[in-house]
Amino acid sequence: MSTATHNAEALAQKLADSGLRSTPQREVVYEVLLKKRDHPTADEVFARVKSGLPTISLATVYNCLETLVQCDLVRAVNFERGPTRYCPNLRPHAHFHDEQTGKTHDIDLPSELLEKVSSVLPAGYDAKSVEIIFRGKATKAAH
Amino acid sequence: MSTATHNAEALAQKLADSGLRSTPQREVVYEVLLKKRDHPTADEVFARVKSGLPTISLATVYNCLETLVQCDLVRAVNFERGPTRYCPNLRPHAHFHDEQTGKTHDIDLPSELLEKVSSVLPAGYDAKSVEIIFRGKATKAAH
DNA sequence: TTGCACCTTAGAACCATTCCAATTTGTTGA
DNA sequence: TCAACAAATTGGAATGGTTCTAAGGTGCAA
Repeated sequence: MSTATHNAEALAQKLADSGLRSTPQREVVYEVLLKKRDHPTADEVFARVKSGLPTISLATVYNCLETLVQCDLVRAVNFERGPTRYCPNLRPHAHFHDEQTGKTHDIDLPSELLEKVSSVLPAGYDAKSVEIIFRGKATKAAH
Repeated sequence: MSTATHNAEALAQKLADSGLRSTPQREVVYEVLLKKRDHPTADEVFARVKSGLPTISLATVYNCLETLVQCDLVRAVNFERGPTRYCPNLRPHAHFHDEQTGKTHDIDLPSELLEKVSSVLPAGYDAKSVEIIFRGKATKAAH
C-alpha cells in the first residue's frame, strides 16, 4: 500500500470518528501538508493543492484546514501577527522561528520537560496544552 | 512624585535613548497599559485613551504601541489569530490563556526554568527569546 | 429515487492593520 | 524671536487574511 493511500485511510478514519466525510479536497489538502512540512500558510496550501485539484477554491482550503485541525490531524500555529500556518507534526514539539530567514523549525520536546514547564503553574490553573516558541537565528540548517 | 509622573519620566528617558520624543499621546497610551494589565488590543487601548485624550486617532494608538514595543517598554503578544495584544510586564513570564473566559493571565517564570527550556535546543540554534503559552481553564482567579 | 445533510464554490463582507498625504508640533540655530 | 526643518499626529483610503453567504453539487438512507 502506498503512503498516500495509507494516509488517506487514516484521514478517512479520523474524519469518520467525528461524523465527517472524506472528500478529495480534504485528502489533497492533508497530503500537501504531509508532503512538505514547512509550515505553509493557507495561501501556500491553496497554491500547492491546485496542481492536483485545479478547481478547488480558497474557501475550501480554509474549510479543510479547519476540519483537519478539529480532527486533531493538524496544528494551527500563530506567532507574529500574520497568516496562520499549518503543521502536521503531532508529536509534542516547540517551534523555532528563525528571524533571518523567516523559516520555522520543529524542535522535539522530551515529555519530562513538558511536565517541568507545567509545574510552574500555580494551583487553580489547569493547562490542556503548552506551546513553546523560540525566536533567534539558526546558524546551521536542521532537518 | 506621583506614579504617573514617575512613569512618564521613565518613558521619556527610554524614548530619548532611542532618539525619540515624549508626547502626550505616547504618555497616555503607556499609562493606560500600566493601569489595567489585562492585555488589551489596540482598539481597547484606543477606547481607554480617548477619555483622557479625546482627539487621538486610532492610527496614533498603533504608532505609539509600535514605538513602545521598539523601546522595550511593552511586549506585543500574538496567539490565537486575532488582534495583537499588549503587555507592559517586562519580567520573564508565560501566558495562560483561559479558554472559557478568553482572559490571559501572566505566569512568572523562574529563570532556572528558562535555562532548562532553552537547553533542549540542538546545536546550531541560537534563541534570543522564548515564549511559553498555556491553554486551559483557570479554576480560580489570580492576581 | 427522493429527501436530506454534508460539502464545495465564488464572491462579498469583515476586521485588524498599514499606508498615505496633509497638518501640527517641537527643536535648533541664525 | 523666528525661520526652517524634523518628528509626530491625523483621518481616510487601501490592504491582506479570513469568514460569511447563498447557491449548487454529492452521496448516503429510507
